[in-house]
Amino acid sequence: MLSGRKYELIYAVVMDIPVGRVATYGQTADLAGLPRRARMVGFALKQLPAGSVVPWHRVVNSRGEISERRRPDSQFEQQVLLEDEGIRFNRHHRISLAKYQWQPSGRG
DNA sequence: TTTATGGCTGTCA
DNA sequence: ATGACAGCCATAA
Repeated sequence: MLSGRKYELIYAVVMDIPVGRVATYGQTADLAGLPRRARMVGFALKQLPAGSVVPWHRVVNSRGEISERRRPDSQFEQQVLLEDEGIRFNRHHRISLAKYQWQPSGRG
C-alpha cells in the first residue's frame, strides 16, 4: 500500500474523541467530511497498527455495541478499554449512546 | 475487468 | 425486539 494517507482525516477525528466518550462509525465519517462512509471508518481503524495513538476503541456502531469483526480478539479488548475509561455496559454488551456519545458541537 | 467481503447504517416488514 | 435489503466504496483475488 502507498499509505493510509487518505485516512488521516478519519484518524484525526477519532483522536478528538474525549476520554470516556464514544462516537459511532457514521458520526466519525461525517465529521471527517465523508458522509455515508461508515465502513471506511471501520476499515481505517482496522488498518491501525498495534500500539497506535489513535483511540480506535472509542468508536462503536450506531446501536451502541461493539461490532463483530473477522478476528474477535480486539473485540474484548475494546470493551475493557472502554470500561477502563468509566463507560458501563449493560447486560446486552451495549452502552447508552445518549449518555456517552461525543457531542463535538455541544457539551463535550 | 468482475465478484466478494467488510470493525456500517437507515429503512421496511 | 429481529431479519432482510439496499446504499456506500476500499481492498483483495
